[in-house]
Amino acid sequence: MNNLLDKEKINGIEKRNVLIGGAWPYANSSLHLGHLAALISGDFLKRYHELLGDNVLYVSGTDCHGTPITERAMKEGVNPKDIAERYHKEFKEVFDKMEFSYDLYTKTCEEYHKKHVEEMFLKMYKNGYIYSKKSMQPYCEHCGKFEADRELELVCPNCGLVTKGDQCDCGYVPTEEDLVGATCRTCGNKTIQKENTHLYLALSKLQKQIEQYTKEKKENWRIASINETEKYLKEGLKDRAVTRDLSWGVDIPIDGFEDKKMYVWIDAVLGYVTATQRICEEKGLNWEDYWKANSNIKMYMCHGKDNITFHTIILPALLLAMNENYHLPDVMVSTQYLNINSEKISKSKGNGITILQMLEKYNVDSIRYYMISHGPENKDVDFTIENYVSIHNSDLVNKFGNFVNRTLKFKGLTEIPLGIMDKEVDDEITKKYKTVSDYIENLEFKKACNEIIELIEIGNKYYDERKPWVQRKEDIEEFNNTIYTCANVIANLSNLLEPIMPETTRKLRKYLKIDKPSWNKIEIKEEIPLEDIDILFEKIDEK
RNA sequence: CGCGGGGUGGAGCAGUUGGCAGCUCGUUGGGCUCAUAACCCAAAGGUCGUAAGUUCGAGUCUUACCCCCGCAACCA
Repeated sequence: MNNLLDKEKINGIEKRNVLIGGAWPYANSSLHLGHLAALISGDFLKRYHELLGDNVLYVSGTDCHGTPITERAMKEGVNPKDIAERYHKEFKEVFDKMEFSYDLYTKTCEEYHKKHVEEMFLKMYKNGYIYSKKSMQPYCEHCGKFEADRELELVCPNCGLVTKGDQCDCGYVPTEEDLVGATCRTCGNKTIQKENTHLYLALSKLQKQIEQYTKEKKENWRIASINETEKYLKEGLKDRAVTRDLSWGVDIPIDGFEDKKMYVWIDAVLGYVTATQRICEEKGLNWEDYWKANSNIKMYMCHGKDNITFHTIILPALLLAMNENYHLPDVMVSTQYLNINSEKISKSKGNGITILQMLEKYNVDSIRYYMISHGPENKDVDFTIENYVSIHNSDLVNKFGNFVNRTLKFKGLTEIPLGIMDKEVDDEITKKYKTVSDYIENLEFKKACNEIIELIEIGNKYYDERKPWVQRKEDIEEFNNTIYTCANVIANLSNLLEPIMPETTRKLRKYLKIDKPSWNKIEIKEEIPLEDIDILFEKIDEK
């Protein structure tokens, strides 16, 4: 079905099976710009690999389970599932509007997911990587249940203020001893210590294998993931409880644990596998082509830095624990934080800007461009509207939009003439495909964007030097060459920018009668009538 | 002494293995009129957090110190 690209791949590089996992947003609050900063990388990579002609799958979903959602449901007097569904619906809407090209965006409370996760869990148990252990745990006799740290309240030994048991606002993290005798936040009664049995994941047993894995793959990771992971490995991995005393979550398929549910992070990261299985069933593909070692796989994981160890340690550990020759994730695309006006986005401060709010005011592609070209790639970034507006006006309106407009809406021009492509400009275009590719595969998205902007600058400079407004009167042939060259720059921009700005490049393809984008240099082959050319980006004028 | 990241012209950032300090925005002057007053050219503007050291030579290496920010696994 697809022609040129396939042929080249046969002669050259082999087509890869690329799996892209976008982090699963938690169904407890609306998505804000910080989420977008981390998740946009996934869609960018998906579109890029698609253009290359790789076999790409891009999966994600809503993370529905866990204590915070359960707590909130209780407070609002509704079912946890209602909360999860409400946010799931909102997330889907946001991703649609942002033009995220997921092959499957599902949710962890789907039966399909739960069933498959239970099967995987059972395998790990049978392989001896999940075992049961008794320990003492805070228990509320009044509510009749074991309590998670965050369900407890105590006086912080560090600052003396009343705090939740998971972490105090002063930054102190209570120890197990601190939590003995803490009060239950639900009913206000003192808790007692009671023996409880939990299942644990034997991370300590997998230390060597995960060390080996990290060593092999880390050169493809962003620096933060490497540091964070090596830190835990250096300290030595500790076994972690994988069951919780909750009623909302994935069942534990092991006798004696009917009253417990699976720890959310376990079922959430396994979602990458279950989502792949499901979409492959639908598309008639073999999911193992994306997950079992021995095939030609490149697997990306895209997430914010708070998610690092769950992707670099927990997920590989679970895959190894199944002992079924799973392919472990190759590339960790960990993003730093996007701060708003120098402050960390926090619900309590209420300083977050949601993606929907942003979309109400601004253009999708402009937001996407900003996030990819100025996002928190290697360090935290401070987002301000002023900065965003300045980038939008300069890069997208003045440079890009205007270049397109001055070419395609040249006064009196009704069609793009054929001509001879300028040699230097032509060479630049050829180079761009290569350098932009290299930067993308090296996870240097900002530099990739700069390279593309530079091509636009080259276009504008060429235009000015050629003075087509003079050529038109004095030398029509040279005029045609100029317009033809600029139109070819635009044609290739519609390829290069597709992963960043799907909506805008769709417009350009329509103008230039290009039926689909590709990662190959293209050249206009016939005269193209110019009709209904619109401005690409409106200038934002606000103070 | 818990771990990590960072402090570079007014603002936001690049600076690969040490070798004349760059980019974008903004400012000033000029050019052009095809284009969304957009585009092109030029100029001004920096003791590269502080102090010391290694070196023929350090933003880049070493040491000490100061200041920001994040992470700290059973909250996701």
